[in-house]
Amino acid sequence: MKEELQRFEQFLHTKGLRMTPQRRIIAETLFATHHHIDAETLCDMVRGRNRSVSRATVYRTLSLLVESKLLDGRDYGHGYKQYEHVIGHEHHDHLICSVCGKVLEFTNESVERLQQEILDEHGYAPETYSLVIHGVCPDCRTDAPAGGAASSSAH
Amino acid sequence: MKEELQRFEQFLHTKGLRMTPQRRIIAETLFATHHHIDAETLCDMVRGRNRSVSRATVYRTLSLLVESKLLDGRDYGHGYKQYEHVIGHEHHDHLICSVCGKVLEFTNESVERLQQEILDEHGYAPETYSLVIHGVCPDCRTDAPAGGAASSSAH
DNA sequence: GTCACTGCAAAAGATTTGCACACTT
DNA sequence: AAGTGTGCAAATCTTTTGCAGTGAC
Repeated sequence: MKEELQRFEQFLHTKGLRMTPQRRIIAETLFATHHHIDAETLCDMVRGRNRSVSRATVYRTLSLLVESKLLDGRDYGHGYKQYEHVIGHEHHDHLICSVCGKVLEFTNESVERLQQEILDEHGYAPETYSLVIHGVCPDCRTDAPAGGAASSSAH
Repeated sequence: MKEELQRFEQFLHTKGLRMTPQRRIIAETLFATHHHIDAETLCDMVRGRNRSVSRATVYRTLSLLVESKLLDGRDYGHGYKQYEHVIGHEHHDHLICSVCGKVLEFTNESVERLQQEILDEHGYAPETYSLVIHGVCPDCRTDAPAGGAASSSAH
């Protein structure tokens, strides 16, 4: 997270912007959280540390972090964006339950390769690519109660 | 589209709801459109045919259609949902340009297989699954100006 | 002094909801 | 009559923006 902060500071510097206390608190809070987090929750956490940080600044800083490519924000279908930082996290993909909305991260080498192939095939640069699969998780399934591979890591 | 309308009517019937003129117009318009479409655009199209259909009804009907699984709505990062109908469309995936936001549909057999594997592996039912890849499209790339596979269907 | 940064409150944009009236059965 | 459906306008929710004051260089 030290690295992320430094990169952020560098990014700001490059753009002639400053690392302010507010921006630092927001970035620190974000980089210390290893889950998906939404702006509102982040806001609460940040304001728990320093009451004088406004919602507007949180949103503004989130934009900067996304722009700096240190953060990735996406709406997984809940009606608001969820953010996660990129560095220090192995690239992973998302499996989202259509019923309960739960977001499961997973890694799969074949997918990595395939994504690259597809991007190449269409002439796309792989910048910030990601993969999202929607399905119904074992807990929410009412049909065949999962084949057997499910029981192991099924939360 | 006849089939879709019938299924929708059946769905409504099952839930003790009615197929009203408004719902029919909305569904017809939707099923006749083979692109992604957002609520606002749909609204305009529908109101072009029948001025007395309100925005509220469009949204309410969209919810019903999604609930009936005839329609799929997702936010591809533009801040509003885009809808597409499911039946009669070969399953395809989405490649979204991080810069211009353009949504490109593509089909890839390996992906189909892999998605299934991943779903199985985690015990997820494949209901309404889909795959979304983010990258920078040939038109927006400023680095290597695309290998060559891009020029054909670009734009 | 100049220019970036902030909080506040208002605004914006997409979607939902309360309500009274209309239509179906 | 009972219950669903609708339009309208107001409300909601997330995110953005205008503005006036604050602070760094």
